[in-house]
Amino acid sequence: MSVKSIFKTLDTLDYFLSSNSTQGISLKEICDRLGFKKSAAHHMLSTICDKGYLYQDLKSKRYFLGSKLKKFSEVIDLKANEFIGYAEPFLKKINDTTGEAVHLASFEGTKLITLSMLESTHPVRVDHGFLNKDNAFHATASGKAMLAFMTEASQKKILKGKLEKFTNHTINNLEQLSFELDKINKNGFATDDEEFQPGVFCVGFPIFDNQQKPFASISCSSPKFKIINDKKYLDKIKSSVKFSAIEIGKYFKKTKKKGDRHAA
Amino acid sequence: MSVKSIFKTLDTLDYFLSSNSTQGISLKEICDRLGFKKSAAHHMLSTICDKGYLYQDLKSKRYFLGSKLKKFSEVIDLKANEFIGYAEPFLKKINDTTGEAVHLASFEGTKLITLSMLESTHPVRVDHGFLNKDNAFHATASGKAMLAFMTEASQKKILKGKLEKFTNHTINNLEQLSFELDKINKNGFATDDEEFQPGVFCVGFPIFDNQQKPFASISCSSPKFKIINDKKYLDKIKSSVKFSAIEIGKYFKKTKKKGDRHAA
DNA sequence: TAATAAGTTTAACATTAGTAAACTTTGATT
DNA sequence: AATCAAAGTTTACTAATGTTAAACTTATTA
Repeated sequence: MSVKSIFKTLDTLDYFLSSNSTQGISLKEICDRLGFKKSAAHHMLSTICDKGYLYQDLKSKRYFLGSKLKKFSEVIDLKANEFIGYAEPFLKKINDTTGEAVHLASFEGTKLITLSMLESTHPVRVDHGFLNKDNAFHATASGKAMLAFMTEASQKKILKGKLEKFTNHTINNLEQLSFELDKINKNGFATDDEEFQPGVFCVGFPIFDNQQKPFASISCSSPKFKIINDKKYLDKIKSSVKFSAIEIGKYFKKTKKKGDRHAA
Repeated sequence: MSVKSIFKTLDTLDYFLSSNSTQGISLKEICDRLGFKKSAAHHMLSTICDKGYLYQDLKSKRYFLGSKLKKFSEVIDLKANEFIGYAEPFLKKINDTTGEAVHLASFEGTKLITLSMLESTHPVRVDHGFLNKDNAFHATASGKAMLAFMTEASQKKILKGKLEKFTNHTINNLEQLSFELDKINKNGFATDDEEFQPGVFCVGFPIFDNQQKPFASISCSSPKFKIINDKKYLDKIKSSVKFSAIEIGKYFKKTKKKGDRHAA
């Protein structure tokens, strides 16, 4: 079950996150953009303000993000930051070698998250880092690379519910996906052949923590036509990503720490 | 009107903020600490997880803060940070001179917020920075110092609702408070004579933006007995805080920017 | 292997969040 | 200054929704 009023509340906070206005947001705009009735929205907003997550300017009556939200960043997961810092030079290496977009991904519960990314340096660029991949575990190289090495129980939880069809290449069928994951598990890496975005081909390698559980993954995205036109290009990308994945994995050997938040 | 389910949701996030567990929080603990029924809490938590504000570890089933919350800090009010940075040396100066706790406060809507603070360096310390002053506008030197220079309309909004009685010195009577604010407005500074915490005396000066609106305030807190025993101590504190308040106010003259978020 | 505790799901019910309508405030225009 | 329109606020009602208890599943411990 999903609690509607909570959903709307967090949608509203999301809207503040995506808006980059420094002048606040009016009640009217919130209603117009999110489809709320003004009185209901007003009830909601005043409750959010009571709790300090937003506030309303006394004069203009516009709403702003409350400084309380800033406090969360101080509390969240310094460990992941350290890991990202460790990984960054190796992402850069792939980016230098291939010029293509590179993504460092991980997951929180059943959601795929992006920890870090580098844009393509080529004039013809693909992949947009701002795209939400939360529910694209099954449709991305990053996602599948981790998924393939998880316990069956974890896989089941992540794949529960309908598998969204992002393109007509997206595997949205459990049986077929299971077959694909077996292959990835055997080969040690995943590909995404226009399964998330048309015209985009990705290669993803898993990164294991010191318990051999998939903690993260790196992927490299390139325009499909390049892969088709130049047979060796894929191999170049593959070996570059593989190298960095192995190097980043050494983070866990060095620190002797396990991936903490995860127990998949 | 206050929307109960939203309130509970944000209370739950608050609980994650205050807990410093790195091992996540169980459903049971959330229910025990916040007084929820487990099924209701489960419904709530799964909705919050859907939106990515929390996540549930697949194996342990414990809940963690989601990295989405980290993104808010990137978006919120860089201007205030700049102001805080500018103010800090002048807070330090008060702290060096008096050894007492120093607070830089501001407000968001009707709520008093702490922007920055320095602990007392004396062996006998008062004032605890972690105390929530959100609704203590009327009971603190910081709050009253700003309040006294606001428009009547702003004052009314902030003081609407019951004035919480924190100690038996707290002014929780509108008429009396109005009288007090007039005095502060005339004198240019506020005091808090055990009105928020027993045994604690504070002196607060307002800081004005380039439109002569109160944007922030600084206060210095000392044990009441020191003020009583040494008649000159209060003067020393007062002149130190006054000096810094004036200096910090020059921030707005230098940057030519107004206090943005505020229009009180 | 049984027993206990924690977490999850369900469907019915009572509460509460959403609604519309009245009201207030703001600020634009004459 | 006075009128008007638009945005924000409050109210009280009621239909929708969040909460409940109970059944169920999963995990942990003895």
